[in-house]
Amino acid sequence: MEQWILKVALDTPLHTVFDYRWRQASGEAPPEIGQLVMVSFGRRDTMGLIVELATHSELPPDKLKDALELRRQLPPLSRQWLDLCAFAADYYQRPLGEVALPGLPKNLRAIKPTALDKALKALDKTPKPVAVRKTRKKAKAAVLADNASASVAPCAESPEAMAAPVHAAGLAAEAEDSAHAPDSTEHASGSELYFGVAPQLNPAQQDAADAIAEARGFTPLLLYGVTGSGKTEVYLQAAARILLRDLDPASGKLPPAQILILVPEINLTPQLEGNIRARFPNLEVVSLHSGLAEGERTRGWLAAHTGQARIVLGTRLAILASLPHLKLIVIDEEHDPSYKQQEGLRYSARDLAVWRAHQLSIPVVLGSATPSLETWQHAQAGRYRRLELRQRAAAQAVLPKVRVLDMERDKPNDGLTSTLVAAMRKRLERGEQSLLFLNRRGYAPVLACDACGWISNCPRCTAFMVLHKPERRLRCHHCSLELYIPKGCPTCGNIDLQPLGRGTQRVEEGLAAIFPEARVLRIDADSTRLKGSAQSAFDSVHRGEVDILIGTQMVAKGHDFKRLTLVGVLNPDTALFSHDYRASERLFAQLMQVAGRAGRAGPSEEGNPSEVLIQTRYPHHPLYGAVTRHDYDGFAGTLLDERRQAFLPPFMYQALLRAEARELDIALAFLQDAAHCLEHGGITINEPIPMTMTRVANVERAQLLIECESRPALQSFLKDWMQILRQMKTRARWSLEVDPVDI
DNA sequence: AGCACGCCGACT
DNA sequence: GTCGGCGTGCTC
Repeated sequence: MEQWILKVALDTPLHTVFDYRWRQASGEAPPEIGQLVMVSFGRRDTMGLIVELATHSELPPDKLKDALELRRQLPPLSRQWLDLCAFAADYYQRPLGEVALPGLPKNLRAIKPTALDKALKALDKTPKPVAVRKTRKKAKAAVLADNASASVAPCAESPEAMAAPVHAAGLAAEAEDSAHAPDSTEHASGSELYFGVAPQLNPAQQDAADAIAEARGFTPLLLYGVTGSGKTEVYLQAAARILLRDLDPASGKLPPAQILILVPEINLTPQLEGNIRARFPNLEVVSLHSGLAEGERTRGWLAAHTGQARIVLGTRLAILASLPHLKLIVIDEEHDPSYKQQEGLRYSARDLAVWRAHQLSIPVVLGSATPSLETWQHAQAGRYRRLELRQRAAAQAVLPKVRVLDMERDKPNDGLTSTLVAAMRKRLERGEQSLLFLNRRGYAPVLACDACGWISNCPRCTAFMVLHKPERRLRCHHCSLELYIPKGCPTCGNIDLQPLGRGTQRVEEGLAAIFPEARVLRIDADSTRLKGSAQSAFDSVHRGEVDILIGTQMVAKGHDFKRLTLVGVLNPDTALFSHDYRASERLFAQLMQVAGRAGRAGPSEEGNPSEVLIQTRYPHHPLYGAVTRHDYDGFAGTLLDERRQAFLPPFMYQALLRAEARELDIALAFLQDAAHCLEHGGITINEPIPMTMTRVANVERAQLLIECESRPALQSFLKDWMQILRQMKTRARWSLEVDPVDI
C-alpha cells in the first residue's frame, strides 16, 4: 500500500492549499494532478482539485485527514488549464481554489457522481456526425466520430498514469495519434463535409481571414471593422481553415482542434449559435454561458473538456473552460464592459484570453468597431496586428447618416424633438422601423414634491428611487427596495407629486400619444424579466410586428434588424461630464454601436439612406462630432493623448482597494491603515475616499486607488500588501480589484 | 465563506 | 426556562 499526500485546492477564501492523505490500494491507479477529489473540510464534505502530489506533509499527522474519494471517471484537468487558473489567481490576488472550482459545472462537484456519470455516458453516445452524401463521405464521418470519442479514453482510464507528467503525455500521444491517420489513395479535400456554404468574402475580409488562418505562434490580432462590415464571417471562415488545417484528405480524419468564440451577452448567442451550427453541420458546437440549465452546462463543459466540441461559443465565463486542443480564440466586441466580471473574482475575460493565447502560442482575434483604448494602444504600438474592414459587407449597405439635434433650438415635447418625430413619422409611412435608445429604465428617475422639496431618496442608499409606473412602485435600482408610490408627499401631504426626468416607460407612454396607430415595443430589463421574453420580443421585431422600438442598451447590441432605418438617441449627455474618465470612451462605443443598428440591409426600397439622430444640449461637443463623422480613429487618438497626459490607463496600471462597513469611518480607517502599512517606492497610493454612491443597502463604502507605471512592479507590491492586509484586524469588509473599470 | 461555539436579551 | 442575536475562531 502506497501513501500519497494530495495538495488540494478548495473553494474557500483561504489563501492556501490543503493537505490530505490518500492510501493507494494495491492494483489501484495512483492519484493524478488535475483530478477532482471529495474531501471532508471542517464539518462538511466538499469537492477539491488536486494541484500537487507529495510523499509527505509538513503538517503534524494528527491534523491530516484522509481524502474521501477520487473522481476517476472525469479525465483530469490539464496542467495548462491549472496554469491558467494559477495565473488568474495570482494576478487578481485570489486563492487558486476560488478561481478553479466555481467555474466547474455543479454536477462535477456534487457529492454523488450520478449526474456526472450520466452526462459522461450521454456524451459517449452523442449522435455522431452524419455524412451528407453516401460512400466515401460516410466513411469519413465515421472516422471523425471515432477520433472525437477517442479523446476521452486516454485520460479517463489512465491505467498506467503516474501523476502529472503522464497526463500531458497522454494529450501529446493523442495529438500524435491523429497525425498518423491512415494513408489512402484518395485526394479530395473533404472539407466540404464540415463547412457549409459560405458567402464570398470581400477583399478586405479575405485578407483578414488569411491573416488569422495563417498566423503561427502567439499572434494577437485586432479586427477593426465598422458595424455590419462582416466580422463574424471573417471569424467563421478563419475558424474553418484552422479546424480543417491538416485534414487528411484521404481519410477525412479531422485533427484535434478547438476554437473558442466569446461574445458579450447571452442574448446574442442563439442567433450566432444558429449561424455557426448551419455553417459547420458536422462538427460539434456547444455554448457555455450562465443561462444554461445544469444538465446542458455539464454536457457542454464535458464536450469541451474531452475535445469533442470543436467550436465553443460562450460569454466571459467560457474563458476558463478546459479546452485541450484550443487553436484560436475570438473575442467579439472586445471593448464590451461585460467581459469584465464585476463581482467575486473580478477578471477580464479579454485579458485572460490574450494570456491564454500566449500560453498556447496561438492567435487571438479581438474584434470591434470601437476597440478599447487598451487594445487600440497595443495596435498602435505594433504589439497587436491590426486588420481593417472599412466597408459594410452587404453590397449596397452604407453607413447611416448621423445628425446631431440641438435640444435648445428644437425644444422636445415628451422628450422628443419635432425633427425626430417627423423622421419617425416618415418611417411609419414607409413601413420601416425606428429605434429609440435611452439608457434609463423606469418611468422617471425621481419623484419630487414641488411644495416642500421632498424627493424620492432611497432610505437605504445614496440614490433616488425610480418611479415605475406600470408596476405602480418606487424602486431602488441599487438595493432593489420597492415601495408603493405615495398618494401624497410623505413630508407635507401635497397630492401633486411630480415625476422628474424621463425613462423608457415614459417615452413609451408619450409615443402612444403621438403615434396612436403605431405598434410600439419597449425592451429593457423590466420588460424582459421573464425567461425567454427577451428572445420573443426581438423575434417580433424581426418579424416586422413592431414599428417603433424603445429600449436601453439591451437593444444596442448585435441585433440585425432588417427593416430598421432610423435610430434616435435620447439624452446621452450625462456621460459627457461624468467623473469616470472612461465614460466618454463607453458613450462613443455605445453610440457607434446603436447607430450601427440602422441600415444594415442597405438603403430602403426608395433609396432613402438610414439616419441616426442624436438629441443633445451640447451639439458641438467633439464626441458627437466624431460620431457624426464615424471617426473612431480620430476620437481614440484624442482620448489616448488625454490619457497619456493625465497618467491614466492604458499608460498606467491601477488597482482599487474597496472597503465597506456599517459606518463610513470604519471603512475609511481601514483604508488609511492599509495605505501606510507598507513601503511603496514607485507606487502611488492615493487618499482613501468615500465612493460616489457612498451607501448601498445600508452599507457605507470607500475606496483607495493604487497606481503604477509598471505592471510587474504593481503586481509584486500587491502580493506583499495583500499578505499584510489579510492579517490586519478590522471590522470593515474589504476587497481588491486589479485593473478596475469603473472608478 | 461556511459553520461552529459562546454568552446576553425577549418570548411560550 | 428556551430561541436567537451576531462576535470570534477554525478549517489540511
